[in-house]
Amino acid sequence: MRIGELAEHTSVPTKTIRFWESEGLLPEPERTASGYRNYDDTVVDRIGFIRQAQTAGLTLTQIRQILDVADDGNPPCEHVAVAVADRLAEVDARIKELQAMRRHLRSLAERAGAQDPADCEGYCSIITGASSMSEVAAGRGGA
Amino acid sequence: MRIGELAEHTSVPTKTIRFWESEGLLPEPERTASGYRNYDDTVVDRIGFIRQAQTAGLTLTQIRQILDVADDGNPPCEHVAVAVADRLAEVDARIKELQAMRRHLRSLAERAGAQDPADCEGYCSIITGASSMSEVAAGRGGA
DNA sequence: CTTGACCTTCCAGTTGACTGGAAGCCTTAC
DNA sequence: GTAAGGCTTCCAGTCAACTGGAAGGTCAAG
Repeated sequence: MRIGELAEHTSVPTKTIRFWESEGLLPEPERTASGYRNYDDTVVDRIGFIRQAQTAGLTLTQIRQILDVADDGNPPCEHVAVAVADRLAEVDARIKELQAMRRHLRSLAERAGAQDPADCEGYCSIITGASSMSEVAAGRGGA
Repeated sequence: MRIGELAEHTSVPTKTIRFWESEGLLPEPERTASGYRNYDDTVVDRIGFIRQAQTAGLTLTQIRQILDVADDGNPPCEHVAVAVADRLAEVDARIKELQAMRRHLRSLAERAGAQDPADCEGYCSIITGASSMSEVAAGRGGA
């Protein structure tokens, strides 16, 4: 199978396939006499695995490590479990950050609704919170 | 005030101050005879505003637009309200994505706990879901 | 023999917000 | 006068995962 055909089967662009090869995620395939990459069918599953692992949010570095373990003949389950747990912790932390930011943005949006531009002081009272805080404070507990 | 002093007052590195200037977020300050930047006190507030807007998750591009409006003598509140609403929508979307990923990761983590490495098939059954699905399916509704 | 699709390599650019470093000038204290 | 530290500009690199494009080789059809 040539790279274009593989790309079509897997819906992964040829550019990306070559990139993954250069990053060590895909083994170097055989070449035809003229230098074209010539893939066997097994690489289709490997690419499917990479895509599924990406969907789970693993980085290419993590995926490469898992594949390296598997390529050494060991079951990579332990590595996978660690990567999944790591990623889960990252995602949880990121969600917390975003939720905090969301609360901040909601209070800014609320303040923006109550703000008369004529009262704007400095660069923008919505963000700096420099203006009529009594009105703003009234809404602080509600959101 | 020279740049080092300003950096200390604002806790923003000199590198970053010059970078913001190059990006149009800070006006070009006066220079001393020898070419040193010489800031007046107003830039301290401006930098504070930039940091607060960053905390709200606005990009430097959005912040620059807001500052441009303010520099033209108009209250930027409307721009700010739009930027805040845009960012809020982005954050909401990102949180949803991450929560979906989180659910996926949780199910992978659960599967990893139940997986005997000896049963591992292909690259990793935890991720591909290729192994003993009866056991996995039993836990699917619980998470 | 030519056209066009496909393949090759290699290098540069994308996004966002910096950050590091080199080479050299300025200021102040001793 | 000299040493330390601060300042200047400019260029390159960081992180992640590609993506675009140039320059050229290969293959099958007509």
